[in-house]
This record gives sequence, structure tokens and C-alpha cells, in this order.
Amino acid sequence: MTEKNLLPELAAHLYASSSADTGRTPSERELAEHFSVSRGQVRETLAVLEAMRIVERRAKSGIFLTTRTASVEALALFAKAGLPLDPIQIYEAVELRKIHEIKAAELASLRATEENFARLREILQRSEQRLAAGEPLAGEDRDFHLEIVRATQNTVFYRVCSVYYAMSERRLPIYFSDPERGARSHGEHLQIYDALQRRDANLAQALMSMHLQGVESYWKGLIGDAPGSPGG
Amino acid sequence: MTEKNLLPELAAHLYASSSADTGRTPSERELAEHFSVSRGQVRETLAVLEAMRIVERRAKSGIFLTTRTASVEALALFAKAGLPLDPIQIYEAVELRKIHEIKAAELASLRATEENFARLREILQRSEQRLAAGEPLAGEDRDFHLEIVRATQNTVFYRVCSVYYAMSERRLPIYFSDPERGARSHGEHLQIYDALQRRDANLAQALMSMHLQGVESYWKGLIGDAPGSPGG
DNA sequence: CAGCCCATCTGGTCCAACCAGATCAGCCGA
DNA sequence: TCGGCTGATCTGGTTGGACCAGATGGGCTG
Repeated sequence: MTEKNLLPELAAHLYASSSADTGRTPSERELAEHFSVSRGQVRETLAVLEAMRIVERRAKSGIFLTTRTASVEALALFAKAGLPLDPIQIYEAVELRKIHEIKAAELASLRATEENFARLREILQRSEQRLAAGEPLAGEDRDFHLEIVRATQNTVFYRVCSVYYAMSERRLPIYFSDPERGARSHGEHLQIYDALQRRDANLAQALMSMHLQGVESYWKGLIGDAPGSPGG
Repeated sequence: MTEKNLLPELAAHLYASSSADTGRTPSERELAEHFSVSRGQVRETLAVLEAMRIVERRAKSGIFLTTRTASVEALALFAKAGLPLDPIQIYEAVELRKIHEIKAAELASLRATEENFARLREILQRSEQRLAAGEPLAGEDRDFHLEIVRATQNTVFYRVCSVYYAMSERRLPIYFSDPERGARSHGEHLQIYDALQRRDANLAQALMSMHLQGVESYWKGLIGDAPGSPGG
């Protein structure tokens, strides 16, 4: 059956079957039986979930959820498992994405190699074909944005950013189901590409900022307004 | 013996005993024997290392290092284990830290609560006492910077940033062993605090930028110059 | 010298125990 | 009736052994 990736399923199950007040989850033995796997298998997965700060294992006591302090990787995992994400954490992650990618646009305009540009062109062509065929965009949006981060030549940066996309992947089909939205997004991508190629850091930055503003308002519309910015 | 945290030690050992060309590490059974623990124990740890992208486990073949794509968490772990970090990755992480914290200063100036300010004051007082006593700064610098990130009220942001400090912690004593450096750093912290309290986003940003410039040059001096920014 | 084949090694998985501390229901005494 | 003690039970932590199937590599064969 679940020959692979116990992790998302286990995470989902923990979330669903934990005690509402204490956050206590079923025991390792129960989980093993529920998924028809060995206890060792469960423990291995729990070790990862603990490293991700999703779960806390207390010796001789139990396993407890610690979702409030979940890491970015954890958020991505939640999204994969189809878990009900905390709206506030989604908003926070979107804000962080904005911080990252505006700066990424600036750095990319200074550092992008011909290799990066070639990949960007290839992605833009794929987008164009899809739009021409009347199909919605799929991974092209993610690819475009991640390629820009990669163009900063900062691999640590790249890895941190990748996780946001795993997170929002499930919702992208909804976002791009509106063809007009897809076309506008593609147009903005083209402008950004031009700015990068002209090595115009300020323009690239500004365009990316505007582009992401649209994404942010979309998310805000879905999940409500920003968290407690002290009135003013 | 190693009753706790096999992880850093195992990571260090993998790094030290892996094949230089293929990156292949000793087998699970060998590792278990080397650390005098069970194979299950080793597997649990390897699962975490794999989730961190430090290691790749290939069924029926072996375990291989994948350090080049290590995540931020992985870097922090490496630092804890005293591993020889890839200088380029250190530089990349420092650059990312700069990206984060300058923006954090701006957001914090807009969103910091009285609670945040109180904690910052407390941290500054501690710093002052240490300096007055002629002691070098210890965790105060980290606390100050992290508190500012926390003041953005973005918990995802906060978690991402925390790992940088775990990373540089081992080197801070060196950095602050120079009393003049500690005093100057503390002075800059005071200025930043004032800017935050006056809710002056531009000033806070600028001061933080200058402050981190010093840190960056220090690191650059230690590890060499920036990576391949295409000439110009 | 090239190519095939089998012993060996490896990760993947499972099972059956044992340990010691946390937990808590139930008993005992006040 | 209620508070405090206690012992059975449950839990995570850890170990050892076992089996599987595929990857690997060295030696044999042609």
C-alpha cells in the first residue's frame, strides 16, 4: 500500500486524530497498526516530523503536536498533505516570499548568467504555448520565480525559497484557472525578464514588487486581512 | 554514552569518513557499530539527515552525501557539529541574513509592541553590564537581532532567521573577543533601538544595513571574497 | 580481453523483547 | 467525602535478529 512517503499521510493523521486540547497524538504502536507498518517505520517518520518542529516526543509520555512553531519546511509538508493550514502562517509565508523575491530580482539582475536567461526564455515559451492553447498555467509560474532566485547564485537562498512553492502548489490551479489572470501574469513575467536582461536592478525590483502585490492581494482575499499590525 | 543527539556526531562522522570522490558513507551497520547504537537508531537519524537534504539514501546501494544542496537547517547543524562548512555556503547564508534583517528592521519599526521594546531594553542592559564588567558579549547580540525579527510578528520569518544564529554561534566569541568591536556593536544596537522606538522605518533600515555591513566584511575577511558575481 | 554470473553487501522492513519513567484509576486512611 | 498513596498499565527509547530484493563487484568463462 503506502509503500512510499509515509510522512504526509502520517502528518495528516496526527493532525486529524490528536487531542484538541492537549495536542496529544495516538501512540507509536497505534500509528503503526493504523498504517499497517512497523513501529520502526513510524519512529523514523516521527523523527523527521520532530526535526521539522511539527511534533514533540516526550519520553514515556507521548507525542504532541507543536504546530504553532512549525518551520517553513513543515508548512510545505502540510500543504502537500492537504492539511488545514493556519491562515496566519500562510499570510506570514506570503509576506516572507515577497521579502525574498523582490531582493532576488535585484540580485538576479546583477548576477544572472546566460544559462539563467536561457532557462527563463524556455519557461516563458512554455507559458506562451499553454496560453495560446487555451490551457491554464501549471508549473511555469513557479519555475519562472524560482529560476530568478537561482540566478542570484545563492544556493542557500534558493533552497529556502523552494519550499514556498511546494506550499502554494495546490492552490495555483485555482489561481490560474482564470485565463485573464494567467495572461496578465505572463505579461508581467516578460517585463521582468526584460529588466533582468538589461541589468536594470531598480526596474526589476519594482516590477517584481508590483507583480507580487497581485499575488498577495489574491491570498489576502482568500484568507482575510493581515495579522496584528498595531493600529496605525 | 551518547545518550542524546546522535545527529551532530553522526553528521560529523559521515562528513569525515565519506569517500572523497563518490561521497559514499559507511553503511548503516558500520555506523551503528561505530557509535555503539542499534541500527534502528542510526536509521532514525539518517531519516532526519535525509529530510535535511544532507544525505541521500539509495536502496540496496548506499548512503551518499549531498552537501552542496544542504538546507539552512543543515547548515546550522553543521555548525553545531563543528563541521568544516563550505565557505561559499557561509557567504550565501550571510547574504541571506542581510536580506532578512534589513527588511526585519523596517517591519519591526512598524509593528513592534511594547513587549518587544521591553525585551530589547532588557537585552541592551545585559550587554551594557557585560561591557562595563570588561566581559565579551555572548548571546546578547543574537538575542537583540532575533528579537527584532520577532517584532515583525511574523513567526515563519522568525523561525527561518533563528537558524543563522545557531550557525554563527561558534564564531561569535571570536568576533566579540575584541572589546572595541563589542562596544561599537552595542552602540549601533542602541541607535537601532532608538529608530525602532521612533517608528522611523527608513532610519531603522539604514542603520541595520550599516550595522550588518560590518558583520559581512568581517566574514568576508575570514572566508575570502564573494562568489561568482559576473565581473562588473 | 570482454562479458557473464553468482556471492556478497546494502538499504528497507518487520517482529519480539526489555527498560524505566510517566500516568492515572482505584484503594486506603483520615 | 476527600486527599494522598500505590501499583498496574501505557509510553517512548533502544536493542538484536531476521528476511527480502536489488545493486555491486570480483572472479570465472569463453
